Amino acid sequence: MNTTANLVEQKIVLNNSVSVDCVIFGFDFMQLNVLLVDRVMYDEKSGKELFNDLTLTGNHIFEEEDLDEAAARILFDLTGLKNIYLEQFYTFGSPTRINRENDKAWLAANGRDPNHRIITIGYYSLLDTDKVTLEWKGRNVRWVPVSDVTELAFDHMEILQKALQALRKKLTREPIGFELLPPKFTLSQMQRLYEVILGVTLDKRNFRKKVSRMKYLVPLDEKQKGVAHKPARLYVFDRDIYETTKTELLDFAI
Amino acid sequence: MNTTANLVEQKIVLNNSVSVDCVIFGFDFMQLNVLLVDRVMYDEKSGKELFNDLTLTGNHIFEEEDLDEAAARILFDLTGLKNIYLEQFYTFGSPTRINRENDKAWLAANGRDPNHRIITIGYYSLLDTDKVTLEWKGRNVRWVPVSDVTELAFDHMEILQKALQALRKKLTREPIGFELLPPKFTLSQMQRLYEVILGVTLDKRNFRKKVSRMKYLVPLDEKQKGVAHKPARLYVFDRDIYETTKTELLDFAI
DNA sequence: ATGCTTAGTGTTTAAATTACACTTTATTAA
DNA sequence: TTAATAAAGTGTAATTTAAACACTAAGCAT
Repeated sequence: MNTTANLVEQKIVLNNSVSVDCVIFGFDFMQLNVLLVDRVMYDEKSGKELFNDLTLTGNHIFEEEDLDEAAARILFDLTGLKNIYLEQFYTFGSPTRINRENDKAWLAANGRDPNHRIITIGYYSLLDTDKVTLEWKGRNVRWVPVSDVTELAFDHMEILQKALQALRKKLTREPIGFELLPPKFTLSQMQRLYEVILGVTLDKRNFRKKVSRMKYLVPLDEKQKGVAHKPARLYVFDRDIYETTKTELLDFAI
Repeated sequence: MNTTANLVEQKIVLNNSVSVDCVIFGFDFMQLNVLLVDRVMYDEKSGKELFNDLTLTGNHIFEEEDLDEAAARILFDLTGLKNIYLEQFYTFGSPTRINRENDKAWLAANGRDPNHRIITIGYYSLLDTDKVTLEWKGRNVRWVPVSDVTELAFDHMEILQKALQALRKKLTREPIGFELLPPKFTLSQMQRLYEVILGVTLDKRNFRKKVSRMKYLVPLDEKQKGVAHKPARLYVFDRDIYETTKTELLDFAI
């Protein structure tokens, strides 16, 4: 009737530690950045700095809270912003997620069992870098260009990479790039955004030809100001037009 | 320094019930099917059947188990199959996920607190319907055409729909359809698969022209047997060729 | 007035997509 | 054996999209 799958004795875990982590992406017309938090640990006696790592930001979930709400709250706590684009992209739950000494020490120092597995639901959020007032809550928070991030605490490097992968995939299929731009932007800024995130170079004329077919990209009778060169025309992303003409999605895949 | 996000007192939950649910898709050359389990509940005294619903299949996670491993175990327990295509697609965690009477009664009868939120990590798996020996473990398990499923226990209908959505998206970008076909298949079977899952009709000649560009789709010197008409040529999906020529992905979006 | 810097524009060629209908081949039934 | 059946398999023309490529225009700084 039954050949058993797992002959090894295994304990079923009925309750797990669960958290929501946010990968907060911002674009500043030059680079794609990610918002990182300093995790500093000091020696109890000497007060000397033991290590200083960077982490993504995450938190546990409130009792009455949906996962999306938890992610939005974490984002708000860190940036003071609401109604920001958020997308759940992956859930991480390897039992060996936390295996580095710094991470274990930090958890222990914060009253948590470093050997207890934490399951983390990953969200990424997109916003214009300028929107964030840093030093919110006195936390040491900063924008780091994604291409400069080489090491993060816990398995956050893996989470960041997976987020980036999900973002790239989505960006080639849906018009979410506008979430990273201010309400009014130029086509060159938009092109730069695609180039930076997808890691490609695009031909200016072909790019403009392509986006000129997107009806939801509306040109304004308004130009860029304060630039030391020919000012560019400004555009807005019209969500209503997009919602009603969704069929004609455009593909930015190269 | 800080305007508080949540003025309402909320309790942070440090430990959540977590499970992994599998949406098991199978294709039988005609329809896309999903493997469902009967959830029958009897009255304790009279023994009369109180309700008989269908559910997806899920389970808790072992202590030393990665999420993917838990999904694979659940799939194995239900089907007796290993090394099956599995894809994590979404995590569900609304605090009001369980709100129907049947669901609460069933949880209570199984020694679980019906008011305790369960966070569920959703996976979908793809396999050839014929691979499954039903009645494995004596469970009442059956294939149901996806288009016939209108109601499921818990929020499993929502989970199924999200899985289907994820499958469609992936199918238009990556050659995962082969996971639903036997090793040798005909082009008509393959076309039917795309038509059924994506809900479109495709032109036979154009379809063949398109797939003839996929080098990883290898024609055999072998024909279909036991059909009452001209037998079709058989093809195989060559994973090695695919892995080495990944760049030229083809798009089945209409 | 000149130089600097980015904005903005068109054409040609190649490739992909779409629409569309008849012949072939094995099996089955007469 | 012959005819009916049922799906397999094949090509072309018209349209659309993609790719490659270089100069002029506009505003600011000096």
